[in-house]
Amino acid sequence: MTIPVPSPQPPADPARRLPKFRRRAEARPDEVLEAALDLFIERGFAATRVEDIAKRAGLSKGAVYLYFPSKEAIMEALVRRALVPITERAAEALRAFSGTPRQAFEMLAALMSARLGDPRVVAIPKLIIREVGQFPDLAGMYRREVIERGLPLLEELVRRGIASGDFRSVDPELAVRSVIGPIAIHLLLAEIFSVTPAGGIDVGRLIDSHMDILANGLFTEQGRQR
Amino acid sequence: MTIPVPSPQPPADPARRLPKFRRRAEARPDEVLEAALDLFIERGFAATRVEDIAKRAGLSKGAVYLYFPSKEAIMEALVRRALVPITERAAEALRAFSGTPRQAFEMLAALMSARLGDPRVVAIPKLIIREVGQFPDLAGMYRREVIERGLPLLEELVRRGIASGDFRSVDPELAVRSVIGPIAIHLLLAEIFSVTPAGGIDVGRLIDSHMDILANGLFTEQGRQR
Amino acid sequence: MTIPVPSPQPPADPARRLPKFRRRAEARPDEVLEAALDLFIERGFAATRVEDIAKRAGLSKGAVYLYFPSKEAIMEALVRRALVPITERAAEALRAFSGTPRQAFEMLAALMSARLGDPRVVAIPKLIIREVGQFPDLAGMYRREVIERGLPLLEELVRRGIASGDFRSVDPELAVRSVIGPIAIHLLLAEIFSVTPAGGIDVGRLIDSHMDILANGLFTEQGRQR
Amino acid sequence: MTIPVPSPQPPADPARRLPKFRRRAEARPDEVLEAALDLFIERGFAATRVEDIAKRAGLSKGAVYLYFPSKEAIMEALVRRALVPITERAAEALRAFSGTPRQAFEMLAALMSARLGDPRVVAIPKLIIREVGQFPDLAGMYRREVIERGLPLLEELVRRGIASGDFRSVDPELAVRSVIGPIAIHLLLAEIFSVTPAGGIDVGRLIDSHMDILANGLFTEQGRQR
DNA sequence: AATGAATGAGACTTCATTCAT
DNA sequence: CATGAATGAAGTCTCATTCAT
Repeated sequence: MTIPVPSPQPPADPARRLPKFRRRAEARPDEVLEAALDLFIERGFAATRVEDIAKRAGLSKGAVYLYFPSKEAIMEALVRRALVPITERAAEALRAFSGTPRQAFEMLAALMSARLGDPRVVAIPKLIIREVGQFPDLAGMYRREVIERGLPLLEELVRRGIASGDFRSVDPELAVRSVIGPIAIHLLLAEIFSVTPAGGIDVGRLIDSHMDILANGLFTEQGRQR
Repeated sequence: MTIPVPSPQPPADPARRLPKFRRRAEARPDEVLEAALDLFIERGFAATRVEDIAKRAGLSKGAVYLYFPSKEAIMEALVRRALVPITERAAEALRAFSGTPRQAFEMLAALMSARLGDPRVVAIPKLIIREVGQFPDLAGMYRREVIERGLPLLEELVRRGIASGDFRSVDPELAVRSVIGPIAIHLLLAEIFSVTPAGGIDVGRLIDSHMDILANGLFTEQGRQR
Repeated sequence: MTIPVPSPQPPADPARRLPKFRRRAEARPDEVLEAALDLFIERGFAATRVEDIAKRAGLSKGAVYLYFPSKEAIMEALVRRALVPITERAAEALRAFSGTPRQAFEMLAALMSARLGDPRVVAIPKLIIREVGQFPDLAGMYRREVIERGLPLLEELVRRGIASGDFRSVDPELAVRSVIGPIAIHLLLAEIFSVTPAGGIDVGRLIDSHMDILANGLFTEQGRQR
Repeated sequence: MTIPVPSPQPPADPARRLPKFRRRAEARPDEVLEAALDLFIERGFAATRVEDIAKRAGLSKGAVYLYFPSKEAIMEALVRRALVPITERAAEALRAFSGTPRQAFEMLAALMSARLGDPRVVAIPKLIIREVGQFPDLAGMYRREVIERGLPLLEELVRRGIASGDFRSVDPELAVRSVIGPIAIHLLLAEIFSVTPAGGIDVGRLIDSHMDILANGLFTEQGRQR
């Protein structure tokens, strides 16, 4: 009859008594990356000690180096691992989609809303934003893999909308910023500065409001006139 | 015949002679802050050495400690110094303003466009975004001084617009995000990931496009319908 | 008439079958020592990792510790193993020898020439020279077992030569240095600094030249006179 | 009026009480090199901690890095510093010399005897012999600067002696080994294995004995005959 | 006021050794 | 017997901070 250990430290496996050596790696690298992500986000890359990562991943300082040759390599692996899925899903979803531009927008918004709700997903760009100076490669990588793939996707959507007569004739590159900007700032305010609307960070509400404005404009006839 | 100002350092105070040879400068602390800002932006807080700051400010490592008790204190002073002016000007401008909401928006947009064109101004929030983890105080300070003053200003503007019948009846808190988000993301993409529209980071063009969308919506009648 | 040099490796035990396929080899410790010797010579004791030794010996890191309790123990075993044979053979050869001192010298020179041609033999003193600081015991052991046995052997030879009227009346201790010094420096220059005479490291030639000088002196009658 | 500094250790200046910061560098790098030389010789490069060097040089770990960028750099500086003088003096002395080859030998022997009496001079080649594996560059440097300059000097001397009829017709390259070998082995035995002749390491005596053998040979007429 | 030599805590990384499998 | 994942002590190097000059 053992007392359950509620802490994230070694999972109190009741069948084994204090296994000093845990054996079995396999999932280890990923555990390290998870731990590192947490800490990099929390304190930044430089202020995170390898030992902290190790401790949170439930292994020893030295063991981390069995999986990654350096602290920087952890950072890189972290970003690299998160790279593909992000855009890939949106691209697939969009490719498979057949509906009006408005519906496409709503679908994408819902998709992003879901994705961005996951703290571990937003964490990556947040981390990159933070450490661009130290890791220009990573910023470049993210730009190439995520941004420069994602933006054209949306631009193309705008172009198709214009062609189909659903959208007014706007500059697609700039319009895209009007579409995604509000969502981004909404998250930025919440994540970084803990500033949320009275109702909380409900991204769904923000998206509804934003789609409404995109559809109807902010201005009334009168406001537009004068 | 104007004297060329070769350095980005404090604009030559006309009241003081010997602008080049000034030993004994009571502007020293500011020079340190300028240097620190440059470097913090460039490499982040942790990766910037006090000696680098000193060198760029043109004095010795030890001298920095005559003005600031620690490296952290430099960071704090940096942010504190940048705090007041940002919102203050907007608030004043808005207070003194009497015109339609649309004109108010355009005026504010122009103002921000000018302000945000200055790299040393955008630098501060960028820096804070980066170092929140290390300096929660600063994030809090920035939130209180800048964000929680700035947002209500805009929200109030939206409310007044709704009251006057110029704006449709939207949620002011959320609408505000639709208003400022595109500008923010435009800058973020450019500053962090070097991603700019084909025409460059011309904030003016972005604002025009965005105001157009705010006024008329993105959708045509047809797009709105289906 | 050359002396056949069998093999420096442990003389193949004729009692054991399957000399190639032996898994489960009780020769394991020796394989470890061989591997260690290679690496210690190549990189020095400190810079050689136990894992490297294991890898070269064809077993796992952990297995090394089945045979030796520590890295230092490997070093010790290494030297100890090499200790006896070196002088022993020379002593035996000398004991069994009956000829003029000159012939004795030539015989010994041939013997040493053969022995020192084996890299694994020279390796030991080289290694000790390198690591005396770390392992004073080993240096002492080598001194007692090899040097303090070998030198007196040669000194005795000189003494006998003097007594028999074959050698001039010289200080045996110092004369011995004149006898072995050239061979030693020849090897040292070649092994450590890759400096060899135009004809290569042919130890035989060096010995011929050296014996000639020992016999006839370097100087001519004239050179001796003035 | 300078105060002579007798010891390399912190000069116990009674007039000053524990100056935590010693100020005044200038001689520091050399003090570090001296300390490092001692320790490298004593324990080898790898087993010497930078902190040990610092302590012996009378300063802090960090201060060492004010003068040398890495531990390896200390090793390099050490050898480099010792490089030039060694051969230079011999070359000069020889160039300025006009006498018989025998006198030249005696002069050189006296010179080397004096030089090699200084432990800090022998220390360098000893150190290199030890660490060749780790620092092939240094071995190469020593070879180029010292050995490949020194040996030809002696070879030339032998050639001149042969030409003048003072030396017998020997192979200069090999003869040179017969000349310097005994001195080298004498030092090696003493320094590394603490093996000295009954009379101690008196290099002078060794040289006398060796010159005698070089002049007259080891063998008597009888010994030569049979 | 200013300098920069000096300090020393602390971080990354390596590797001998252990031990569950 | 054998393996190799895991540990943790120890070493190199950095850099914020101090202080004699």
